Amino acid sequence: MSLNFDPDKPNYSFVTTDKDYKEALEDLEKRKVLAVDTECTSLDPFESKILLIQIATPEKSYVLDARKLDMKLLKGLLEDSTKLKLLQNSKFDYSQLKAHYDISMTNIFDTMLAERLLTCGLERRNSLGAIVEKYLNIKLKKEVRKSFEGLMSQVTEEQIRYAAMDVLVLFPVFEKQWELLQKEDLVKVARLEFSTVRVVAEMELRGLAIDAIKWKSVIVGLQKKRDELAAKIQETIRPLYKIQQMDLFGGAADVINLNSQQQLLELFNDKLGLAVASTGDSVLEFVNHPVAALMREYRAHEKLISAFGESILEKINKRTGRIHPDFQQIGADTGRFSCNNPNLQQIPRESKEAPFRSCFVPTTGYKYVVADYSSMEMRIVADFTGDENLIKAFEEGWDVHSATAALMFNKEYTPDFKKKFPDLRQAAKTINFGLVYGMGPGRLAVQIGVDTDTAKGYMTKYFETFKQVKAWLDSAARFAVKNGYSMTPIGRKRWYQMPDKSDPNYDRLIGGIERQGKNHPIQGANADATKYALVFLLEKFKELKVDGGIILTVHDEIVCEIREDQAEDWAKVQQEQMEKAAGLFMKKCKPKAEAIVSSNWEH
DNA sequence: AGAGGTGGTG
DNA sequence: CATGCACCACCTCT
Repeated sequence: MSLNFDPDKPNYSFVTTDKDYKEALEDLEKRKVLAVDTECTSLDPFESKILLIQIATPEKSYVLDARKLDMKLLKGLLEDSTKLKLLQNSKFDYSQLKAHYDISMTNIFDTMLAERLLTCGLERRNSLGAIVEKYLNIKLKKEVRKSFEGLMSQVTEEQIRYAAMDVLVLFPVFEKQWELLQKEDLVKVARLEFSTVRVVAEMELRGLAIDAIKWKSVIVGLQKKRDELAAKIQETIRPLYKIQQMDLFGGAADVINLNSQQQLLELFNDKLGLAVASTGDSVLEFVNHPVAALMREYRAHEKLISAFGESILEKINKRTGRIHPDFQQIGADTGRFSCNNPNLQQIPRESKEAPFRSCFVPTTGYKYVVADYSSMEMRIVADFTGDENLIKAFEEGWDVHSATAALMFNKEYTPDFKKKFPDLRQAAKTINFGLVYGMGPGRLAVQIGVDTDTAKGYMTKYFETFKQVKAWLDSAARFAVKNGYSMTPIGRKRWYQMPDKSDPNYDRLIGGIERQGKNHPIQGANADATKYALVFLLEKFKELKVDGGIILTVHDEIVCEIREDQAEDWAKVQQEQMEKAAGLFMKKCKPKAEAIVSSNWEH
C-alpha cells in the first residue's frame, strides 16, 4: 500500500493569516480532487461555531482557522462542479457550510455512503475510523476528533494534526472504494446517493413547522381518556389482589403497573385464568373479557402519548422554531431512508381521535404539496414480472386489490367492487402485500381470519392467477441464495451472510435470505425511484426559481412547502418528476404519482 | 446499558 | 414446527 503522506508526520499547515490563506487557495484551485472536512462545536448547524475547515490535496492538508479567516472565500472552490470533493458523512459538512456561509457543495464523493453501498447487509461500521482501519490499516484517535464539541477556546496542536489527517486519509480510501464500486457495478447507484446528499441536507436545514398548541391539545385529550381507562382497569382488578395499598394521600394505590407486560401476564393467566401467550394486541383481540377490551383501548392511547406526545415538541429547534429531523440516507439495507429525532416516518395517519398529521402546517403564505406513488410496490412487481393481469389492472386505472380479488374469486371487476366485496378485497390486499414478502399459509390464515387449509387454497389460486409473479419470486429467492446478494434494476445490491451448512438453524436462515431476496429488489427499487425524484425536484426548484423546498420523504411520498401562488403549478411538476424518476427503470408498467395542494400534512 | 416486548409508519 | 419485508420510539426488567 502506498500513501502520499506519512501517517506519523502528515504534511499540513495551519493557516491563520490572509497571506497563507491566499497561497493555500492558489494551490487548491489547481487541483481536480480535494478532500474536505469541518470541525465544529456542535452537530446542530444552528447552534454550532465552525472552528476549522480542512481542505487537502493528496500530498498536503490545509487546516484553515475558520474563526480568523473569511470562509466565504471558499465558495467558488467548493461550488466548482468540476472539482471532486471527498468527504466522510458529507451531509454534516454540507449543512454546516450551507448554514454558516451559504456554500452549496457540489460533486461529492462520500466515503461513508460508498462504504454503506459496498457492505450493505453485511456491515454497518461506516465510521471514518473503521473505514481507515479497513483500507489503510491505520488507527485514528477518535477521542481527538470528538473533542471539538463545545470547544470555544484555543485549538491544540494535537487537534490540528488529527484534523489534518482526517482529510489526507480520504484520498487512498477513495481510490480503493472507487475501484470496488466499479468492480461491483455500483457506480450508478453511488452517483445517485452522492447527488441525494445535498437534497437531504437542504431538507433537514429547512425543517418543518408544527402547530404546538393544537398538538398539545390532542395530547391532553388522549391523556384524559387514557387516565379514565387506567382508573377503570385498576378498579376492576383491585378485588383480585389481596394487599390493599394506600398511596401517600390515603387513596387506593394502583394495583399493578399497566405498562408492565410481566404483571399483565400474571393478571391474565393467574388472576383471570385466561391463558394468554402474550399480551400483544393481536392476542388480546380475541380474549373475551372486559379487562382485555379495556387494556386494548388503554394501550392504544398510552402508545400515542408516549411515542408522539411531548417528546416531539421537545425537538422544536430554539433558533428556527421548526423541527429538523435527522434523515439517514441509506437507513435500511434495502436502500430506504430512515429518520429519527424525531422519526417523522412513523407519525400516525390522520384520525379524528388523534389528528397528528394535520398539526404539521406550512408557514403563512405557503402551502404543502403532498405527493405519493400510487400502489408503487405492486406496480414494481407488475413491471418486474410483466404479468399481464396486473399490468392491465393498472392500465385500466383499477383498484389493484379489488382487481386481484376479482380474478382470484372469479368475480367481475366493477368500480364499486370495494363496496360490494370488502372482505374479498381485504383478503386480496393481505395476499398482495404478504406473498411478495414470502408469507406462509399459517400467517396468512391468522391475518385474514380463515383456517390454514383455506389460506393454502387462496395461495394456490393466487399463484395460478399470477403465474409470472410466482416465477419471479422463486427466481429472486434462488438468485439471492445462489449469489449471496440481491439487486435492484439500477444495480443497488444487498449482500447476505450465508450460513454454514452445519448450522443448526441453516434452513431457517436460508428461508430468511429467500424472503429478503424477494423483498429487497421491490422495496429497493421504490427507494431508488424516490431518490431520483428528490434529486430531480431540487433541480427543478433552481431551474424554475420556485420559492419553497422539500420538507419530508416517507418511502413513497414526498412533501414540499411552496409559496401559495406557485403551489398548484408545482404540484404538476412534482407529479411529473416523480413519474419520470420511476420511469427510468419501469418500462412495462408505468409508475403513477398523485400530488395535492394542502394546508397541512394530509392526503 | 442492553435486551425483549409492543406498536407506530411505509 | 418455524417463518411476511423495512424501520424507530418507548416501556420495563435485568
